[in-house]
Amino acid sequence: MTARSDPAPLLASQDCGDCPIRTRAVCSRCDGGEIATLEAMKSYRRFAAGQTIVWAGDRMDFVGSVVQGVATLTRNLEDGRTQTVGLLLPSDFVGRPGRDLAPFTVTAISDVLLCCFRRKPFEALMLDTPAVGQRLLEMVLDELDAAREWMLLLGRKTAREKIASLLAIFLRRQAALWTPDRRGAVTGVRPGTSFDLPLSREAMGNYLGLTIETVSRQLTALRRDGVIRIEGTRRIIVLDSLRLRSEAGQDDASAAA
Amino acid sequence: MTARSDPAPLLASQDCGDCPIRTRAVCSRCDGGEIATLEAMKSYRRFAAGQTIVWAGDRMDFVGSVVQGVATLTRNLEDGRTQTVGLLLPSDFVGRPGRDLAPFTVTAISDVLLCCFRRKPFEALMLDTPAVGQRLLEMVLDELDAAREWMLLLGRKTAREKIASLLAIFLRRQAALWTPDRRGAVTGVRPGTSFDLPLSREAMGNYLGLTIETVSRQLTALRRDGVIRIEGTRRIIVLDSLRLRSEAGQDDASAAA
DNA sequence: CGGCCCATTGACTATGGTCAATATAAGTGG
DNA sequence: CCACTTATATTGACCATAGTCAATGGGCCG
Repeated sequence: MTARSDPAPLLASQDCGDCPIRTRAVCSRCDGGEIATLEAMKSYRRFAAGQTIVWAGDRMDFVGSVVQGVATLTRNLEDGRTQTVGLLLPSDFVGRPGRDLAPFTVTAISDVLLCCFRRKPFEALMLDTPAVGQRLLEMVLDELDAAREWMLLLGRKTAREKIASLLAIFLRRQAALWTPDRRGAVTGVRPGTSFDLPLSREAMGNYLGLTIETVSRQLTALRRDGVIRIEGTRRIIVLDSLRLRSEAGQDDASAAA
Repeated sequence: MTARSDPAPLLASQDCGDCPIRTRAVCSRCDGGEIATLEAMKSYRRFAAGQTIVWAGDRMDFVGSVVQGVATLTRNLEDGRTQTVGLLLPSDFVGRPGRDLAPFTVTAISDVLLCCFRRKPFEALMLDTPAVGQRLLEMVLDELDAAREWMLLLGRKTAREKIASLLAIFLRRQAALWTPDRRGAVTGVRPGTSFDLPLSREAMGNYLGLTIETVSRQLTALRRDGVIRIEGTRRIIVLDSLRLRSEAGQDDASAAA
């Protein structure tokens, strides 16, 4: 929670044409003219790892897209228990048109760069730029499905299944970054079989509804059982990805697919 | 799970003007002309309590609104563990434009009446009827917030807090049905202090991530402690609604508000 | 009346939480 | 650069909460 010196992320160019999330963010359906309008409205905001971007219950007068970095959406009980209800990755949308109080706390867990719009003008723009609303609907529907999928994990999976599920998700995300033609280009570990955890043990616990001790013990157990190897505290090498996925407790819809 | 004889719900009129969910459903923003278009496309489908409306993973070629009755959205693990990820109440939207496989199983838990549209024509209509997409976005954003709120319950609340939270929600919903001028019109129990559970113990357990035994025990405990009274198996009389809400484990955003 | 379904209750167990000690990184300042 | 402080992670011992298994009770329908 210690806010470190200064946020690092920088963009080589502030031109929307060069934007790394141009094809997936809320603006991805916009044509040239629409992008020009957005470009005139946008402003970048940077947050250092550990910084809170918005507090649950606070007034929120902007919306925006995560350009770089990772943030968490969390909610707390009065006595301090914390549940992470979502991860915000590059291209994810922050904030809610049509509501001025933030329902969840948003915290940067790595240095984060946001592409922001003041909320009121953005809401006005949505009315005559259907491309934005359409894309946002699509994104929100995906997030809703993901949230509900996560409810299955929180409500019904064991600690070991929760950990395996989380690792499987990071593994899949990592694998997706490897395009086929680059396979085999690294030495030692096969590509798509290792990754760095973007979350601390505490953050993992908050996301999975577990304590840090249980997170630690289950990681150790998966290591002892030969499913993974752990280097330092953040690097995970998956030795048996098939096993990992079966340990995650397949739901039957995915199994059928 | 036994499908009973025949679905009961009937509408006095099939005219959209008389529709009980006209002001809250996905069509609520539509003007006369748009409603006429929808009216030409719609068809009603009825489901008896216990019937499955769609199976997770199945192709889904329609979307629609719940007009009457209650349905659950659920997801299963291979070994049969079940998690309910949402309740569908009148005016809620079923199905997802732009996706043809249903991610969750939808089951009628009372007799249900759906106002349906074939998916493809509905998707086409959304493109030139912004009112529908705008309203749908608003509804989906609300559902996303509700799902995330539920994640806090599933991940971090104790069994007692889970039960108290569920009862508090039903109580609030019930209280909302009482308009101020009708207060005091019933005898015995004060209005807004009692309600019928729309869910069986099993369905409650599936929604809260608990077993039916734990649900039963916690209800008994709340009764013993004088927070509620239970009549038969479905009727709950809340004796101390303040206590009930505090037992639910307030989250700090709500506490602040 | 008998059977079935649903709910309740009890006894026992197991999973994961709590508390505490130790280890390991990772900053901080002399 | 090293001692010191502070965060973060691991491990152990113990305990509490909720799950499992099983028996019993109650309502409803044929």
